[in-house]
Amino acid sequence: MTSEIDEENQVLSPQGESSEDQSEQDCSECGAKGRCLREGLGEEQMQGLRKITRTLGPFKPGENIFRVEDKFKSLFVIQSGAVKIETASFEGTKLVDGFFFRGDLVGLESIGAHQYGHDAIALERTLVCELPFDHLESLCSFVPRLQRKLMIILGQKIRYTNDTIVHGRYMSAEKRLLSFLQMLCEKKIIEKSDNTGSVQLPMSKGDIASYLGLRPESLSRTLTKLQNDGIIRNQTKKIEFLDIKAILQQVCG
Amino acid sequence: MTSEIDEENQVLSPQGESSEDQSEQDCSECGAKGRCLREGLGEEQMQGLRKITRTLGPFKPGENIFRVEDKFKSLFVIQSGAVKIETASFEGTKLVDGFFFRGDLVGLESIGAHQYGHDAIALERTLVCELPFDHLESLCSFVPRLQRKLMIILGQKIRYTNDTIVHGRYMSAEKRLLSFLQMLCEKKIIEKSDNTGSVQLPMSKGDIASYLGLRPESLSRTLTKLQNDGIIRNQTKKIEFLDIKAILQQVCG
DNA sequence: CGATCAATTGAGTGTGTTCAATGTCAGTGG
DNA sequence: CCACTGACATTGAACACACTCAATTGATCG
Repeated sequence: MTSEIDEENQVLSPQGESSEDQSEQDCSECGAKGRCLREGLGEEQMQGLRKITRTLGPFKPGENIFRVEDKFKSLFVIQSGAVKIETASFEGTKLVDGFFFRGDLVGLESIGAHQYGHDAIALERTLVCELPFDHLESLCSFVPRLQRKLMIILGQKIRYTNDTIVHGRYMSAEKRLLSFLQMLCEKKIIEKSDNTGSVQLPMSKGDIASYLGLRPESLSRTLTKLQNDGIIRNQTKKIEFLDIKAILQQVCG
Repeated sequence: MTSEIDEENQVLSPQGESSEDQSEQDCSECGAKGRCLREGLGEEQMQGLRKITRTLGPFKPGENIFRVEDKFKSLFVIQSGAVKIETASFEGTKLVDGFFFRGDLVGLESIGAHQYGHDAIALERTLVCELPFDHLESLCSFVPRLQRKLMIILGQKIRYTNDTIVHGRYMSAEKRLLSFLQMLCEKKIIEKSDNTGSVQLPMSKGDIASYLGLRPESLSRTLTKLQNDGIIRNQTKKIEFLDIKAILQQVCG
């Protein structure tokens, strides 16, 4: 409830830049439309939500939206761009714990903690919508559908982690990579007509490897294998899908 | 499975058995006291919570509290005993996705889904307290502290998984086991005076292995290694801790 | 007591790791 | 414009840790 996010150490809206609507949120142009928390709320209910939110950014690649040990205050909806969260592992190296794209909520991982447990770092030019958690929580009490929506999102996050990471421990490097590509297809695919398409990768291969629980070298080898099999074409900042079906069908292979 | 959870498909209180208080819940004797959702609620607020809950069980070892694809209706607080949840992996084998002890909430994983995604199976004689989720949700709207508590618990679950399972992928079998033993210490330790103690294991070694992402053989070898190092004494249904400090300190080793 | 399942032990294999070298690319400055 | 730099990506060779398969021992229960 304290200050605007200002003056402290993080989450500063890069001054001159911060986008169009500063005072009250106009959701009509938001890139997260159709995937945001507010979906399904009536017009009157949205009023409340709009009042507590505001747009931050744009963040440049590498900039932090928040840092480990910053005081936990807000969730962030990604309006455009992409974000990763990472932590120091027990060995000291950085581990990537998640990627977030347009419409995703960043910060759920820290609900109930006093501080954020991750660094949240923009991977490309990124706009986010800040939702102060205290306000959001109060609002939830008055808007049961919002409360419900938030709980559903939390449940989905738990399940998603379980299905990918937890069960991923029993999958080969190739399967892990395939299910990652599958996720990318669903989130970012450009054109999937005729079994083909491509994705611009906002994150480094090293980040992907870390997220999948592999070494960069292992990921690289696996990528070249898929390329030799004619399933993808592997480039530095881009992956072309030559056989989308093969990727989507991998689940039970 | 012809359990006495019978007829419908799940979540029915085994007739003759269900313990003392059927009509309205008396929390004063509950084994989960001090760790339950209701902690921190005032007396008037607890009224509401008591009205919607009831005790189920006792479940015998191997009995289901609910099954995969049962309709999602309720969360369950464990009053006494222990529970595992498991799913079929993509290969068909069963994977253990979690263990739950006195005071833990089972079912969070399915919030927002229509059906449970796991089998929940009692590991020993177990009593649970059923919280119909619809009622709980409504109640949350009127009792902000309850809403908050539930969100906190969801956040904690996300963090716990991240800290153990996700980061565990980068740990050796020995470290995974040690951090599991650490968890057991915190949840179930009998006597930790003078750097010693022991835990009765409610689950099989195979279940532990599955939960840790290892093969039973690998776990067994790791257990014998720790025994040779003088850190534990490994028995079939029991582990003695000969050097608790070594276990608690492993985090950064 | 024998039957059944869980747990342990051994020997050999394999997938991903480690370490080291090479290659690619964007940015900088002469 | 080209050489230099530094981060990222790829490739190769040797290794290690956990896996696989198989046999043995140990517990539990009818």
